[in-house]
Amino acid sequence: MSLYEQYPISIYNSLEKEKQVFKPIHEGRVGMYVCGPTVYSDVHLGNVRTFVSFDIIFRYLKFLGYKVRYVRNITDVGHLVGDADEGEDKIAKKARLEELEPMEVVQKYTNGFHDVMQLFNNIPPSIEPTATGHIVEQIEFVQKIIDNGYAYEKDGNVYFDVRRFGQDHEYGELSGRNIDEMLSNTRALSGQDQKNDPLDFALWKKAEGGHLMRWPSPWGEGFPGWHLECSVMSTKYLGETFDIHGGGMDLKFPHHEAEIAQNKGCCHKGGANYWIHGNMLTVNGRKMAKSEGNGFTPEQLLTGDHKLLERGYSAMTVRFFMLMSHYASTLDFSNEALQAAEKGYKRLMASVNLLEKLAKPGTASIDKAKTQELGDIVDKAMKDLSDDFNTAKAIANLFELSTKINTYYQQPSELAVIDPEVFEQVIERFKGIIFDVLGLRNEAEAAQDGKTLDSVMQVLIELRKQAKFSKNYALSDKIRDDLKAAGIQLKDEKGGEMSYTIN
RNA sequence: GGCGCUGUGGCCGAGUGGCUAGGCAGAGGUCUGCAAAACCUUGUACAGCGGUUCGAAUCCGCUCAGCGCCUCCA
Repeated sequence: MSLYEQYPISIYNSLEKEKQVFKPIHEGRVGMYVCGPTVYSDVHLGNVRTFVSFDIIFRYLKFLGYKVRYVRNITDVGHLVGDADEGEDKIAKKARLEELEPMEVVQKYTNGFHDVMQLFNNIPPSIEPTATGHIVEQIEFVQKIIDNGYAYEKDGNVYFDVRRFGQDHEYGELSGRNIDEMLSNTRALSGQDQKNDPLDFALWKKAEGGHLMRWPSPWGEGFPGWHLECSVMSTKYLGETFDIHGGGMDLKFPHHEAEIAQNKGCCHKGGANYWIHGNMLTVNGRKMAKSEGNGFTPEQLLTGDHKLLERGYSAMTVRFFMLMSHYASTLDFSNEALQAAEKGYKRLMASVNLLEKLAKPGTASIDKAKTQELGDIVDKAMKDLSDDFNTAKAIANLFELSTKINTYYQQPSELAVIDPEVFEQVIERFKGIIFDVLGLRNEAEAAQDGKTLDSVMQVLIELRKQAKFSKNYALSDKIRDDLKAAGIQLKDEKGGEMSYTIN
């Protein structure tokens, strides 16, 4: 029996607005599309949260044994800064400001995005397609929508005909909107607007004189509309119908709604079966956003060089902080919360490091109840993860396990009564969840890599032992205190042994 | 105005109609030469008001407060 059968996943499907048992289209395989970033500026922590959320989903699906194709796009055609029919392309604007070619801007921030993803230990997607790399496909897609009668061309622009579409399909099912209500709420734009209807959105835009990013099309030189690439690339790489589509909550409308309409307008199918929306990272209850000026870059996060940051935090601390809440809840950023997460993360890692120092289990007669209890904890953590990827709940169980491990270390008699086989499985799963699913890295261990440092530490430990033995506490304390000042914590253990951790 | 979400103990943050979330901080204890760490114990929590129910923080209604989307946004 595969793990995914043992721990069936349920997902809160934004489209149906209910939690549903996840059933992939093809047994054992999952296709997932996630809306990626527009690469015209540095990503901030809020952006990172969404990608961490989907990284967990990707990792967990794989952990359960699914073969996953994870597609996450790079939006490298700038959406317009101004309203629907005017304004400069964001990337072009940035290019002008930084005196770069648009594609230099794209490359720069794509690289930056990748660095950040790596910093937070996100696994790269299986395919990372760009909008500019799929102009031909996008043109074909638009043509199909026109052929189906759901779009019209006007002076080099092509618009999606929402009203016409609404006659045959439901429009607004994802975001809970309906066409008539929306219309009554839409402020009529001035006569410059070429759309037949304010609700219509652009599939293809005519490139005006100075527009830098432009491609030839049946409707003249132009560039693709804002929502098109996701429909096109998800269809190309995952098919007309696929399993999961994800993105940030703020993309629900109009982006995802338009995407569904485009998919149906082209292929008569709505794309994904399950829609997953990650919630926002907030600061003092407000969405972290560039326009709010309350975002910061990863470098600032690490160094603490930002007015919101009391000090720096490691990437894994931040990742752990994010995982301590559910992806669909808003998460409020604060220094206090981050510091709490940091301690929690270190606590968890400390118990992981303790594993190799543990005595052998099963050296006394086996206590079935205690063995069972241990096994149940890790089993619960798996069920938590299968319950809409509830990392917060799973981590609570990991802490339970952490306490157990610490106890086993201090009281080997507790470990002696545990069935070795079960113990082995529990530990393997415990580590699997921490490193493979949650994608945490053992930062202290990495810092400890140097063998030289370890030998030096052994010398110091030996000195301190001798000082203690001769009751020269002034010296033994000095060794400990000076090391602490240098960022290394010495710990006296039972039986006179000592260990150290690097902070 | 429309659509949707949230309000949990000092802080962060899960949550199911009846059974301990968890982390951080605090208090007491064990251990220790002293620490640190760890372990054990400890907290009148569920915005307010009604209603449904044998029983609700969990379901329904109203009120209050806050947030998101409706323009690009993870």
